Amino acid sequence: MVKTQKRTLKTRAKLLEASENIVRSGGYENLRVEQVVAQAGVAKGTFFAHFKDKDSLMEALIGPRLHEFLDEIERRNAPASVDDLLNALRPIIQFAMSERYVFDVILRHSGAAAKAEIDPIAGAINRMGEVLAVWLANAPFRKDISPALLADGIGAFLFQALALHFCAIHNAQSIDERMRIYLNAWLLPSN
Amino acid sequence: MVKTQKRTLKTRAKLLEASENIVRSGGYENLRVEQVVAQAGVAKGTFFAHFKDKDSLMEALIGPRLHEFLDEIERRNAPASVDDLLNALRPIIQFAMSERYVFDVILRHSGAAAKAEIDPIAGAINRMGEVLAVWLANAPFRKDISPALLADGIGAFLFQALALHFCAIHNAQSIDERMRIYLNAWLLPSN
DNA sequence: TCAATAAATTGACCATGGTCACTTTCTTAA
DNA sequence: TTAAGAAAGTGACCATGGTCAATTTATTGA
Repeated sequence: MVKTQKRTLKTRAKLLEASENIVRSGGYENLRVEQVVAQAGVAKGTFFAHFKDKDSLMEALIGPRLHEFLDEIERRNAPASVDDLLNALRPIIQFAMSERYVFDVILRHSGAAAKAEIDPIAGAINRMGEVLAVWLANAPFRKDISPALLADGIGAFLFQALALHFCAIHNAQSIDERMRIYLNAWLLPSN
Repeated sequence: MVKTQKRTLKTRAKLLEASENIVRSGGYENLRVEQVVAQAGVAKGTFFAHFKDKDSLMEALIGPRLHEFLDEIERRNAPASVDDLLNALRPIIQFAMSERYVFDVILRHSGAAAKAEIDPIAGAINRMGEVLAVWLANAPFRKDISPALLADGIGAFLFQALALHFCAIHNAQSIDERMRIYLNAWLLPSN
């Protein structure tokens, strides 16, 4: 067993930097592995020695973004209302909405949440559950179910609203309005 | 403008039949376009004259299956309980669970539900909303929100439960048990 | 300092979905 | 019946993600 060479870290950094540049100019959707390795000045094989596949690079790019949003949420006080909650979630919603491809990547990984090898996106979604659960314990919402279950539901409705956002007809209704309806029904049932 | 030639229908039928054979023996995941055209005895270009892309073939294969399940649900009486509802949904759940790839395809199209050009999967998901809505109007569940919204939520939790199914850790809990918890909380809040 | 070994890198090559200019087959109107 | 035009079909070719045997570079123990 030999320690990781600093060369490795350098190469990985080059790959990530090139990727970020490409995303900055053309979005996630238009990133090509060939372009990344060209800009990073390494061979294609090197890319796949650092990332299992292209999706794995996406994890490394998108995961940290999601974690930043969660950091921000964690700093807030418990939400006092559905609108308050919605405001807190808005950065995540905006980001996931920014490109269909981004939403697809997040979706693809959401199922992997909590699998053995934690990838950054799955980890973020998992963490969202935890952050929200802690947070909801002190919120003025229904108390007949656990905060963890409340959080699960919020996640489910978030994906639902985003999925419906990316379609023509349903688009008439804004994602914001849709989320408000979902969350009111989920968090404040008046049965 | 000239009417569709019967040759066209024949070719499409050959492509679908070959596809179904391949799926039968190796599952959806292992279907290759090259194999389909080889078995159907047509050129590759012909495939893409009939189907926009591979995903579009998947729509044509998976969509009808979903519609069959919905036909069956439609024939049932309104559910008398969450378990009853769950029993009705089970064939869909089983099918969506059968292969990760199948779930991915459905997921990918769910966002397209109700878009202008109705594809069979999106159409099915849309129809699921309608079928459930009609159905839920006569069910003994909460009445503070519309049947359509109830149905939306069921869809959201269905995807959530399926997504979590495809991961190692959460797998301990069966999708059935998970759905029961979700549906109880959604349909019968006791706040 | 020098093998020996392990880690990192390379790039030719492959797999597979998708395109398109060209050919073949069909339909229609006179 | 036939010529013109439209629809259907063809297969060589491309784009892009991914593999792997061979090579280079680093580390380690003597």
